[in-house]
Amino acid sequence: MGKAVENKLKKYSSILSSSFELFSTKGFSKTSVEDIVKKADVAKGTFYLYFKDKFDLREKLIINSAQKLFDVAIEQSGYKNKESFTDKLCAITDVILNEMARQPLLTKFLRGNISWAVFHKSLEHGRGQGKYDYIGILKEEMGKEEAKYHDPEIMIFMIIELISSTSYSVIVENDPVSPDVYKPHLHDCIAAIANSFKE
Amino acid sequence: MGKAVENKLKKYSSILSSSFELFSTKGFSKTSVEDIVKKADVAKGTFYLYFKDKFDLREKLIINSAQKLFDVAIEQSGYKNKESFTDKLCAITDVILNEMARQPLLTKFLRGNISWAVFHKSLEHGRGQGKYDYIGILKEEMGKEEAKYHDPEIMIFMIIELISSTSYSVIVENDPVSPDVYKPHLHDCIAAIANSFKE
Amino acid sequence: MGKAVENKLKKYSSILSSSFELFSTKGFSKTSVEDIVKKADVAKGTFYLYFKDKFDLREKLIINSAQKLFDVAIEQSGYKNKESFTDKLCAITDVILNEMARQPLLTKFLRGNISWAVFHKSLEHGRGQGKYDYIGILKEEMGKEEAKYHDPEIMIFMIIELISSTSYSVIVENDPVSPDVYKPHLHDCIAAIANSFKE
Amino acid sequence: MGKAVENKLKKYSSILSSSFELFSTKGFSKTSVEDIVKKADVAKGTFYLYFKDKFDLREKLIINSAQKLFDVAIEQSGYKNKESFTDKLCAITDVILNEMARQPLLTKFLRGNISWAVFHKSLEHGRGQGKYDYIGILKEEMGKEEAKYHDPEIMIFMIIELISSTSYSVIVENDPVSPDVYKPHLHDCIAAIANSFKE
DNA sequence: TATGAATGAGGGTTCATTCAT
DNA sequence: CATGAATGAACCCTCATTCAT
Repeated sequence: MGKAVENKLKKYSSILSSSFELFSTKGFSKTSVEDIVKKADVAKGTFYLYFKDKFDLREKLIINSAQKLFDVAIEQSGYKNKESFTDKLCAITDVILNEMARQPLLTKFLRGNISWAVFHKSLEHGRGQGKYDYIGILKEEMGKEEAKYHDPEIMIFMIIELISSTSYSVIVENDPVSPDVYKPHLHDCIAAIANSFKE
Repeated sequence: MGKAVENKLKKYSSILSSSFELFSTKGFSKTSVEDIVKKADVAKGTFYLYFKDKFDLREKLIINSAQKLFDVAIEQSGYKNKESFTDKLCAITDVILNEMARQPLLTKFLRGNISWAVFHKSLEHGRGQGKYDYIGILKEEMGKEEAKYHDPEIMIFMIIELISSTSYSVIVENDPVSPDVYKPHLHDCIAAIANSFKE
Repeated sequence: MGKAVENKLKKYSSILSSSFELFSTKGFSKTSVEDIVKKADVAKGTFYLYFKDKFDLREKLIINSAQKLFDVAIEQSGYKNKESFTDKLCAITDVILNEMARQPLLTKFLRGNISWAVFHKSLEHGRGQGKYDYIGILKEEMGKEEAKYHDPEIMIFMIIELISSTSYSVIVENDPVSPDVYKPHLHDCIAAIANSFKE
Repeated sequence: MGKAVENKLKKYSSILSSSFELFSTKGFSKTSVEDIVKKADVAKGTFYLYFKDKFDLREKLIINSAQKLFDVAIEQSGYKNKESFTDKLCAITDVILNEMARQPLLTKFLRGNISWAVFHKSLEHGRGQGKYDYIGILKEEMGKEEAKYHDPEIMIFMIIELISSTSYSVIVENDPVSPDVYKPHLHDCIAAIANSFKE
């Protein structure tokens, strides 16, 4: 890789990581481009070389973050070795919750900036840099079960919403309980929800 | 009531309803005080006669909205006539979901501006104008059941979060399904969750 | 005096004393009419019943304060019993300096709001409530001396300016020395200035 | 010098000179940033590129003005060729008074915005751009005299206050006399004050 | 006479974005 | 590619003043 290209990438990443931190801590609208470029140590004009505007940056950041989170979940959960679909789901959830607890900023950022719509989009295959077809994988695993599930789409929607909305409060605010106390409850509920979708 | 007092109340309400609509449609930070007073047809200074600043207004709006929503739910659900706690819960949920579907702006507003922390606060008894002790009522009803529930606090937290986060997507974006399609799923899930908390 | 008239006077005085304190501590332009009426415990409209505007109030306050200060100086200095004009001048100066030291707020107020022009005006006889013809008295005392003074007007101007400008720094800021250390120097200088005007 | 740097300096100076004129004529608090940038023909944002706020601008202006005034006095008075300290003092005073008479706005600005504290600070050596150690020079000249002075600090304080406070009235308001008539009186008084500090 | 709710122009300040270098 | 000075619209908020009661 040429030195110029390398340098270019460095600036791009610098803006990405700086803005991520700032959006997470101060919130999107309270973070100014000034703040971002100062932290990233690039000139103001450089910002607009890589991003159309602040909103463009945010969207790229969301997709980036969500995909990285799911990549880790897919790779580290060892879901393939689990018997039932419910167990697989719980294994994946576990990694996600752990990752979020490990990166409270990520949690804050996702909750504060995401809607199901964008989230959903970022999980779709073929969009940008996602390594896996996350939803496809889940559906495939469901199919392997003896018992069939109806409306898998809705089920995934509900589970993801439950995870993401409660995680925020639990991880960032420790309210109403701590993540460790919360985790088994989440497990149980996910299993309960999954079961309620069995035919 | 004196004419002055009456007029005063009218202005206050006008700001409240105008800002509610704007926050719901444009979002909090994209709504300027200028926008609000123009819509409310009052002078800019009048705004600051009734509210310390935009944040103060938002908080008052949240508490107000959440309480009105729950008041309706308590009053119209007829939960007292239901047998089981799960049924009561579903009855209440039904009204809430209906109300939210009837008032998409309310849904948008609550989702975009609320966190569990504020929400929780606004449900507490004794704070401001809330007619009922919502959480107290739920706990009381739980107590009447033969089967006992552990960690009712966490259970309520999870159910409320599930309702509020999924409702937003379903009502406002019709994604992944319409509210009518979604409702029975939500029922089932709430029952499932409640059951998983039975001792 | 009727009760109504009495009450009226009370409100007027209340505004006067409240604004004096506020102007002295916060400065004229940083004091709002709101501040004044709140401190004076009258309604906002009442303010405009007695004063044309904030500037009108200030002028009335200046004249009032300066005259009271000079009244005390005339009455308590015992200047009539002193031999020479210089001694009389010092006696009067003494009282003024003491008064200013006793009322730092007065000092602050006068310095921050006065110019020689207004000051001069407020010392002229016949304007409002001044008991004495201050400048007339000084000229008369000068005339009693054997040695004659030229340009008494200029002399008085210089002495008053010296007193008022240095007093502020010394009393309010204790800079460059304290009032007690400063007083003898002022005495000497006033005597020196007076002598330099002797024919 | 690059074109950019040159332009930058031009904007900065433009703000400085425009605000100086406005502060002098309308007073500090009645001058808005809007007024300043309009007169300086720069955008409002540009103002905040160079100054933290209006107060920052004022302080820079005061220090700048006072120092320029004293620089001229030091350089044009030819004080080194005078015999006695009193003569040197009068020579310097002369230049200052002439300068002030030549620049009534400067006089107005200094009187309306300065206190001994700030003034003193701006005369201290080492602060910013002052060419000379003004107070040091005066003290040094005092030391060359045969007759010694006590409390030189207080003496300088009194003389400067006398000059600045009376000059304002004389130059700006022509009250009680014109500058030309006033000058010899000021000379005499300064000499008299200086003498009264001789041991 | 006394009130205080209502006004709206104007205050200081921020900031996303542009463009000449 | 990279820069950062310059922009000016838009922001939130204050306040002297009015006027219906």
